[in-house]
Amino acid sequence: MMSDAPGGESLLFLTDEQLRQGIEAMFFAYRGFTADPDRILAGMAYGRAHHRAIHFINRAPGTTVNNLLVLLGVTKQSLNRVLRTLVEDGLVESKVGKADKRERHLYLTEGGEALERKLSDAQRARMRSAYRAAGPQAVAGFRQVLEAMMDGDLRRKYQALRDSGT
Amino acid sequence: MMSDAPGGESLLFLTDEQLRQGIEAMFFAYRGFTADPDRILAGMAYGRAHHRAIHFINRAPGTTVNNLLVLLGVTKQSLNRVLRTLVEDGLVESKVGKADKRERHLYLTEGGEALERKLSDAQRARMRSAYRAAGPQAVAGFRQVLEAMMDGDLRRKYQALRDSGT
DNA sequence: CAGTTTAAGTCAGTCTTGTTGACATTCCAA
DNA sequence: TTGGAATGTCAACAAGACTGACTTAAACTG
Repeated sequence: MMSDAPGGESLLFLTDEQLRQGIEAMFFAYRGFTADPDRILAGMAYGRAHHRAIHFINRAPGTTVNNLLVLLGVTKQSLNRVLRTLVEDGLVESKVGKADKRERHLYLTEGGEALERKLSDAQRARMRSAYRAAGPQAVAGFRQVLEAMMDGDLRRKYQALRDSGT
Repeated sequence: MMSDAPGGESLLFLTDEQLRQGIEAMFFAYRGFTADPDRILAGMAYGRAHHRAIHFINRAPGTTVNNLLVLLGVTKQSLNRVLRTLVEDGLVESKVGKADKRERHLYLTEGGEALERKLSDAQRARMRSAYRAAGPQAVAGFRQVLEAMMDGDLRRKYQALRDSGT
């Protein structure tokens, strides 16, 4: 059919057609990825933005507003709208920093943790079934490609978060 | 460290921690995935929705509005706004159906194809470098996990599109 | 200590992209 | 032939992102 790369190793996985399929797979998979939490949140007055905030506050309790908005990649005005409703509704607590009183440290309340669990249980269930269907070797490849797809500074943030995990 | 699954095969890749890392990898990678086209479109009066429409019209020339909105997973009203601007700007042509005059068949003009190429070149370049960095086996795993993550009907649409490709 | 920088929050306005609801046109089947 | 279903369009609205300008409080620095 087509010619292999010079050097012997097949580079067929780098054809434009393969890349296009990967792009479309990414598009459709992301829809599935967010579908369950979106469904849960649709009932409440919350959206995907609230989910993201709750997720990362849970991951890094005590994080500051500035940390969070850099991680999320949004402006403070955008994050603030979301955070304000979460604090008003008693899902997130905002504590003035001890060392630096300008900073606000963010924590989930019990209610916030309950919602976090509900959302992440649904998302993990889908992830688990996908992982199980594909098998450990496929999962390792999945993670490798995703990491290579990140921008440099995002990758660093991701890795820092990941390595703090366990 | 931790106990393996009963039956011998390690199921360590299914721990909540592994799943959580996968979820976050998906989040950060999707940001990278869309970053280049977003940057290109930011200058023009277009956004990600225009990119998606252009991408799939290019993939399936002559597709109807209804086909397209099912594929994209948005309402016809939402798609229509995007299509209207693309038609007005001469990037997309909308032809009344011959057999069924209710239908509109969509095609990229030369200008539309030029923009499509510009956007997909950028996105493919990132994809290619990620694929190359991870290697063919990782890419196969990546694709497997993504497919397993899709909802059933999305997976069917994706596969139909993929199999029509080459 | 005075002046500057930093962290956070607010107000106002805009843009993109999703949503519903109402409507016109066309097709098809009872 | 008439009434329903399908396709697409128009209008209005909401969520969530953005920029820009500003305030407050605290920290840092020369």
